[in-house]
Amino acid sequence: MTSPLILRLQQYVRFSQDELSTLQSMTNSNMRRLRARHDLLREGERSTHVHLVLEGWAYRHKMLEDGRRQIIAFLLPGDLCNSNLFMLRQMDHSVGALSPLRYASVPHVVLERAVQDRPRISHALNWDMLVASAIQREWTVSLGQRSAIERIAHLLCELFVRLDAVSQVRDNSYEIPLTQNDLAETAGITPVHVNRTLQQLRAQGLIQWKGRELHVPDFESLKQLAMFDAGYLHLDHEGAFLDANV
Amino acid sequence: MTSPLILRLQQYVRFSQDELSTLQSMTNSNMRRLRARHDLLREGERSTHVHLVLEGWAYRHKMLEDGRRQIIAFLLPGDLCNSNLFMLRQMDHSVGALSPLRYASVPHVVLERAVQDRPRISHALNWDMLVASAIQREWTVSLGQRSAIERIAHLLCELFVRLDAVSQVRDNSYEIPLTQNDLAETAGITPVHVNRTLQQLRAQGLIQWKGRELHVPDFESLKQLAMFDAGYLHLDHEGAFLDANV
DNA sequence: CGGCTCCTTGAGCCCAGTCAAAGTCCGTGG
DNA sequence: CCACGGACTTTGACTGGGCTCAAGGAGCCG
Repeated sequence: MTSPLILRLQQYVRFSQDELSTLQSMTNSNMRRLRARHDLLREGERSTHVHLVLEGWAYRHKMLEDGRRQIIAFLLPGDLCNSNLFMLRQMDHSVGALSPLRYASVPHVVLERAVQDRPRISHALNWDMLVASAIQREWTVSLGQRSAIERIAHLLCELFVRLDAVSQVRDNSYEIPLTQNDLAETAGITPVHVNRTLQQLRAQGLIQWKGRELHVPDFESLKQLAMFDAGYLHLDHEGAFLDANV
Repeated sequence: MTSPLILRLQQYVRFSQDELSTLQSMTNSNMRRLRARHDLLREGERSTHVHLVLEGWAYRHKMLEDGRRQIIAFLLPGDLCNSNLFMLRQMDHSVGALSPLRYASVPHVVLERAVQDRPRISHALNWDMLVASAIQREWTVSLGQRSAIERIAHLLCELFVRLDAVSQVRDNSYEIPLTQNDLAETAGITPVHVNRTLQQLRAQGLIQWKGRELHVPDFESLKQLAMFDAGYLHLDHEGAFLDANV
């Protein structure tokens, strides 16, 4: 099975055989597991490894002094938790597992060596970081301008598209390990209101949510409600100049 | 006068004479001006140059289909508007001038050449991008968890510290080119409520705002109200391993 | 002095928060 | 196999922070 990282990066470049095997071996080495709801990195620590999510979801989160907590990002299979963050003296937020997690933990010197003299890999990782920034900006827009129902809908759309890019959507459904409390801490609303909002979405026939399975019968309508425009995910294939095989 | 970019990057590294002059000449070449409230880059365009703010403020912003608008980031003197963003096929947001703007517009090939074989510059620019990401994350926290008064206070604290890093704070005061409407589009609240919130801050003696001048008589108290912790700005000096002069 | 743009104020309303209790699901151990 | 406990979801009643609409004031520039 292809690594989800490769699946994702291939949205942007086409790798050579050498590049593919470099990435694969990085993925395969230093594999680790973490139980759900445990932290991988804590605010204040210095990160020495680059963590790559292989299976399950992770998330960035930050707590205020008085206990309020905000989820800052979701890290899906193929996402890098902290590419380059090791440059900073200490983490300004924590990273945890939302579900049982399988991930690769690559010392950053190993990553640097892999990137060395492989400009296409370097390019792809930069692209990846830019997309992560774009997602963060879109969350800013959501939290600033969208209503509760629009925020939730927008988030579910984003997850749909991102998971689809790593082949984790089947029949308009994906597995979602989030509780309503997680959604609340993501959307900046209370758990009670998340509950009522989800009921609205269900009543409008836009989602079905059973157990950990989310089904989106009519993605177009959900997109429309959320004013979701996937442009910020930059999933369009780029030019052939980054194609190793031409 | 030292370029604000150099002032900022020196929070992280100490440059050699060669590196300093490389950065200076980049700053000095391709200088441009833009009138306040005009756009430098528009959503949908492809950016070919890296823009560096020299004087005045710029800002990132994005509009939803129905006209709601969110300010995503402020770009202060020394900030790069789009380092690396040229990698993406098209801008997913716009960049405009808040005040009359003086900026350097460097073709990205020129920047790449400057970075080539100068790992310290490359490092510093990476650090810069990481800090920009950290700021974006903190805005996510603000919009998600902080109340109106906390958001405004937090923003004013952030601007204080960032401007101080480029010597633009004198006697606890800085020039702020924002209207209350700008603040509203930043904090995700209505202009009317921004007005009432500023009155609260004034009544509590935390700020004085006359014309374009903001005075903060008691920064500590403002920080406390906002639960502001400057850690995410990563302004602490890093190790000597990045010092060209040892 | 007229006409911008921006700031300020007031009154009423509504989206989302709060508090509290009950219901559901599910894993675990006796 | 069932009873228990804990985590999560759902519901109801009430509250409140921030929004809306609307009008008036202040500053600034030609």
